[in-house]
Amino acid sequence: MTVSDHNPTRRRAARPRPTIDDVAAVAGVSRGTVSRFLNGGHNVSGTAAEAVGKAIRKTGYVANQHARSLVTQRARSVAFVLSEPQERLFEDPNFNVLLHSCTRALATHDLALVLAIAGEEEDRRRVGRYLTSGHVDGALIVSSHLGNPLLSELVGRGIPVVACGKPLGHERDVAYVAADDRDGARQMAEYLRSAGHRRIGIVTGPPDTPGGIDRLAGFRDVLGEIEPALIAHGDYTHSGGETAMACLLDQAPDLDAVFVASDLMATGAIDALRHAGRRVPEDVAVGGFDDSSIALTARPRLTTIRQPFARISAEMVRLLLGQIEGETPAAVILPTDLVVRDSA
Amino acid sequence: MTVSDHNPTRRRAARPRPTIDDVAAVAGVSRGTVSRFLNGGHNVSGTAAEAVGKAIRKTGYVANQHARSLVTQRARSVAFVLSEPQERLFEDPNFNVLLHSCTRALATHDLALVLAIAGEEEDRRRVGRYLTSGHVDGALIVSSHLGNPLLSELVGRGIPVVACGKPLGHERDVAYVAADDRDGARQMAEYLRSAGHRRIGIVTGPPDTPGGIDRLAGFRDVLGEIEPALIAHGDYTHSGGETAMACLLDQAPDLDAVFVASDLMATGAIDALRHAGRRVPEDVAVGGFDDSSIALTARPRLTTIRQPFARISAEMVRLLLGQIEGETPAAVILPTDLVVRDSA
DNA sequence: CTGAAAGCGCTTACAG
DNA sequence: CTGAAAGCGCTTACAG
Repeated sequence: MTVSDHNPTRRRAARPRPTIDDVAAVAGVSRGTVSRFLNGGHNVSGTAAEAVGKAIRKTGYVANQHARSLVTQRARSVAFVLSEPQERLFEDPNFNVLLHSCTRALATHDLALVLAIAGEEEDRRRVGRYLTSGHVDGALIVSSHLGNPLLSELVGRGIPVVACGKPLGHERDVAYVAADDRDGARQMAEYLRSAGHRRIGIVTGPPDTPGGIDRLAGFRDVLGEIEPALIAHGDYTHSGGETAMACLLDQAPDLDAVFVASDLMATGAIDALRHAGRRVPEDVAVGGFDDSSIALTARPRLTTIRQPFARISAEMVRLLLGQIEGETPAAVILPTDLVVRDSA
Repeated sequence: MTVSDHNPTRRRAARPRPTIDDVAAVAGVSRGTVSRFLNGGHNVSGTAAEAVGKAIRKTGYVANQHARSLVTQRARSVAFVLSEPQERLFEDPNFNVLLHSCTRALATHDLALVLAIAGEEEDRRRVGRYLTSGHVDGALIVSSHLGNPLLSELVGRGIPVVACGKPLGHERDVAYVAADDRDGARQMAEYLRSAGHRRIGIVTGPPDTPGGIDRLAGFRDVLGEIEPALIAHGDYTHSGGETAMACLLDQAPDLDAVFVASDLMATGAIDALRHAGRRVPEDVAVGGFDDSSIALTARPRLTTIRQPFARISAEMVRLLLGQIEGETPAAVILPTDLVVRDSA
């Protein structure tokens, strides 16, 4: 550990960072010229540019983003807001991919991502304050449950926002990008039926989320009205899937396939089936949804519906940048793919 | 969708945010007084405070963070830097917990977390530039591999940094907090031995990471010199664990237990064992490391060593804040716990 | 306790 | 192409 001579618990103060004036002095030009050089180099002569470039290297100059933001009124950063119940955040691998691919997509535009977690009431207020204080130019938000007050606040404040998944209750005033949940569910239902299954159950997502609603709707599109014994509701967690499957097994012991509305729940469902002595897929075929990382590590590997997360992220970022530039909100729906592996 | 009268793809410009001067005008005081009110309310009379509070509510004022940072030289935000190979980022549930608990720990201090991913060379340069431009007051970094140039750059620039896990090659100049890897491995080795196992193999982490080195060392502390056939190296991924286990089975078909240096690899090892027709734990006991979320969803549920992630995060944040205030770097080592479940 | 003023480090019309 | 100047929205000594 480096130890200062004067005070063993203090490190020597970092030498002050060079400013644009230092660079200007070294280069022998005005700070206006340095600034122009930094911002695209328009109206800067070759000689000046060269001198400035050299001076920047020599001084180790890096622009102070706060000073820049103060005048440009642009933060060059964007928030990624996770507004979901605690359990889901820690468990669901979907958030991982989404977060990572959003970070990458933003880096492409040289934008930083600040992560905000607003699971509970109190967080929401703090995050709301943060988002409205000019820290960021806009927000990407994942909040699947109906009636999130944070969303209303952001919209009210005029903060550019784009949601991941249909923002129930705000479909018309906030931009969003979503996979085609309904059609994805149709693909799975058709696949299961065409594989010869006749008693097909479903574990849905929560009925106040788009995935909970639309995936059930798509399932019905193909299979018609479902008898209640073949429907159980889950909460997108592993143990939720386990419980729902146990319930289904209880109500309809003769089912030969089940469509589970998320991969994580599907792994829970498989555990419940195994616990009940049913083999997957021999006795009961299991279809998931998401194609998250868990689909590959689960045993048997999951047959599932792929959500194009990388593309979703890219579209979210595109939409957000558009709104920051003044465009009105829009919705983008992306197609899904059936991925056949071992569980069905 | 809201549509402007004049240009269908543009939304009306948001009305400008109120500034501190607007508040001062409404409250009938100077902006100095408003500022003092905002910063703790020292030297502000009761009457003034009341008028200002009312004015803030009336105008909906929120301080502009950039202006504030420009003068205070404090960003009030911290970077969380993930500098790991791509595969690990998407798969390993440890990062999840760590990221979430760091976000929470920072929120406690009203600090924002900006997520930076620097997997490859190019990212590192971008992230390096970002971190040194005053955007953040410091960085929490997870980068387990030896010789990460980003770490050297940050240290060189005098940016406060604290690493998660021992920063190989920088143990003496960067602060870090780590679980006691070596002792954790000892706990597991002792447990396996006391359970009666006699041929105990190990799947290590990469030999250029602290977990790769210290967990093997702890294993040896208990079991003495290990014959080479009982050692295989993994890369902390699921498939890495699978491959390493297959290799172990090949070299030492008679082993009756294995310590796998991460839970994710342990799930891969279990798959390899199952594939080879061995039952877990009856034929081969499997011990993991981390107690990540996957330990509970894996079948059988993993017997593992718990890393105290919440505490690790809290300590990281504490150390970082200390450094921002001028303290010299320090190292914190936290104890681990054996968690016995079904796999061993 | 309060206000007037300087200054944080930039960008961007405006003259030239 | 270039420099001098104003201004972004705050905080913080400094007088009073």
